[in-house]
Order: sequence, then structure tokens, then C-alpha cells
Amino acid sequence: MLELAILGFLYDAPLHGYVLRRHIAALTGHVRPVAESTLYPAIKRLEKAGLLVRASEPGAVAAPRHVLRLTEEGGRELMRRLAEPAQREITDENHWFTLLAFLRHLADPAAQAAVLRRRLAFLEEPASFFYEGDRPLSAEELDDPFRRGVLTIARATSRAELAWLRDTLASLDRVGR
Amino acid sequence: MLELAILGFLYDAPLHGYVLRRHIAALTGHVRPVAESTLYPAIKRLEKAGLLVRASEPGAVAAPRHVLRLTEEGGRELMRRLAEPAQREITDENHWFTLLAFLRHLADPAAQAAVLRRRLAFLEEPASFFYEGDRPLSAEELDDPFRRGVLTIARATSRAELAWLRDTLASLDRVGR
DNA sequence: ACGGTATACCTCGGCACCGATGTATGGTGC
DNA sequence: GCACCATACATCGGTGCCGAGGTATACCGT
Repeated sequence: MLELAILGFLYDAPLHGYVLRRHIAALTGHVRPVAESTLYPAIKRLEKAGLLVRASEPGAVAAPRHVLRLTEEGGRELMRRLAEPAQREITDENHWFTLLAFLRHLADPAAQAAVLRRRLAFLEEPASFFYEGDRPLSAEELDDPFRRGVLTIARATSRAELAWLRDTLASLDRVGR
Repeated sequence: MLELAILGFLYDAPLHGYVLRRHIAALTGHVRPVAESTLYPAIKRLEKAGLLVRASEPGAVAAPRHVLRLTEEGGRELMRRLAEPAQREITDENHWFTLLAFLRHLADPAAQAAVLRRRLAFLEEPASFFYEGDRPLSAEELDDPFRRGVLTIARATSRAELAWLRDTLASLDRVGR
């Protein structure tokens, strides 16, 4: 998730670590903050894997900074991660939102649609959070107001997302024809 | 999150690891599966911390099983984690839903309401995923259909949750009076 | 002069998590 | 007779993540 965000931001423009950090904080920081001690090692990992290069530059304001630039291999890796996300990226909202934030980088509308269809298939599966045996329970069947809240909120999210997915898939199909 | 779920399920009734695993899979598995190799060490951690005890019992079907039972300290720890959740438990939906699934265990309606109010405060903060400088962008201002989707979905979730939170807080206040 | 804050990057220890793999038993299908 | 699956628990190596702490520069207010 973090690596995807790094690759996604750098695909737009080279950045140095500090600005990248602020971009990531804006994207997901209110929900799931990323520590500096997580970001810098992640950058080094990606550098070691040949996905980005660092160039030292005199600091505009303070200490010298390392401008990060995607390599060609880094661009290809971003495309792979966008086009063939792991199942976790599809099911976990945090991961999914990060993926959506950069899905526009995938040039082919058919490839974009294929990813959306995976999410659609996931949302269309009958799934709950609470069961009686194997039978999913609906909000109305629960006495617990907090568990009822979970289902109420999840249902509202699901409805909004299904509507958006169907709309967006329809318009991607129009482009693809 | 995992530890909270373990404590929460065991508070209802003693269980052995395998059944606990299926309970957890039902609760959060469709979004974020938990590996066996994560669950068993987590159980050992909690045992080592004195929050639960394991009792060997001849296996009903197969191998002998370890029935897990919360200690008194385990019950107190659950109450602490429910009443004073870390900020991550409030902001991250995955964590938050797990907390909600067990919030009924917190006996005091005022304490339950205090937790809901922390979530309410978080949701009422103006926050987006995308910014122009410091100004949060609305869905309508975005060209990117995927980023627009993120905001559309997040807004629907937020609305449903705010309505539920206000309803539930009102009824908790009625009980508390 | 000095503290506070923002910029800018880094290391280290500890720990949670995961995939792969191992070890059993017993029931079901072919 | 044998494969397969469900039950039931466990270890191990690798890795990602985090908090705490460290090292600088530069500007602003007092």
C-alpha cells in the first residue's frame, strides 16, 4: 500500500522524501498515518529494487535533499501493481482507496474496468460481519446497537460504491467501444 | 485489532483456537483475512501477559484442543481497550468496526457514548483525500473518475455513519438520564 | 542569545504479521 | 485402498512497520 503510493506519486513527478511524505499524509494520513521510519526504509527498498533513483540536490531551505525519480522499471512495476492487485488490495478499503487514487495511471480503459470488476465481484458476494451458523445476519436482526451500526454503515458504503462502480464501468465501456 | 477480537470473543464464552479462528474469519475475514500463523502467536502473547489461560481437553473430533478462557485481568484489559482505544482504532475503519463489534461489553452507557463521541469528532473534522495546496477538493472538482469515486464513497459512508452516531448517542443519553 | 518550529534525512531495536511447512486424527467420496 | 478435506495446533524465516532517538540547517519571535 505504501509502496504503491510512492510509485503512484512519483509517476506524476519527481519529488524528494519530505514532500512525498506530505503527499502521503494528505492521502491516507487522517485514517492511517505513516511514520517517517516507515517511509524512508520503503524508499530505500524501492531504490534497491531499481524502481527509483535518488539524486542529491542542495536543499532549497535546509538540509540537502534527495530527489526521487521513477525508473522505467519503476513505471512498469506501478502498472503491474495497478493492473494485477493482490486480493487484499481489492477487499481492504484502505488498500482499495490507495489503488483508486492512482488507477488513472493505467492507460487502458479495459484494464481499468477489469480492476473495477474485481471489486464489483467482491461487493456482490453475500457477506456480513455477523452470522448465525452460516446464515449472515441483517441489521434488523441484531439487538446490539453497535453491531447494527456496523451493518448499517457497511450497507450504505456498499450501495454507494456499487452505484459508482456501475456508472463508471458503463462509461469506461463507452470509451472502449 | 486481532487481540481485541480475541478478548472480545472470549469474553462471551471460552473457546478453543480453531473455533476462535472461524469467529474471527467471519467478523473480518472477507476484508482482511487472519493467518493461522498470526493467531496462535497472538494467543500465546495474551497467555503470557496473563490475560487468558489455556486448558487442554481431549479433542472432540481430532487432535487435543486448548480451551481458552479469559482471566479477570483479561476482562479488565478488554474494558480498558474498549474504553480508551488508541487513535488508530478510532480513525481506521477496520479497527473501528472491530471495536464496535464488542463495544456492548462496556457496561456503562456513558463510557460507550464517550467512545462514539471520539469517532464523531473525527468524522466532523474537515478532511479529504485530495488537496490543492491546503484546500480539500470536493468530488465535483476532480476530473479523475477514480478519485471522484473515492470521495463519493467516503462521503456516503460518512453521512450514514454520522446519522447512526447521532441516533445512537441520543438513545444512549436517554438511557443515562 | 535562545527556544521553537519547519525542513530534511537517517538508524536501531522490537514486534506483529505472513507464507510455507510440519504433525496428528478422523470422516467422506470414489 | 487412497486421496482429500476438516479438525486442531505449532514453528520458522523473512519482512514491514513503528516509536524513540539522532543530525543538520534556517527562520521567526522575544
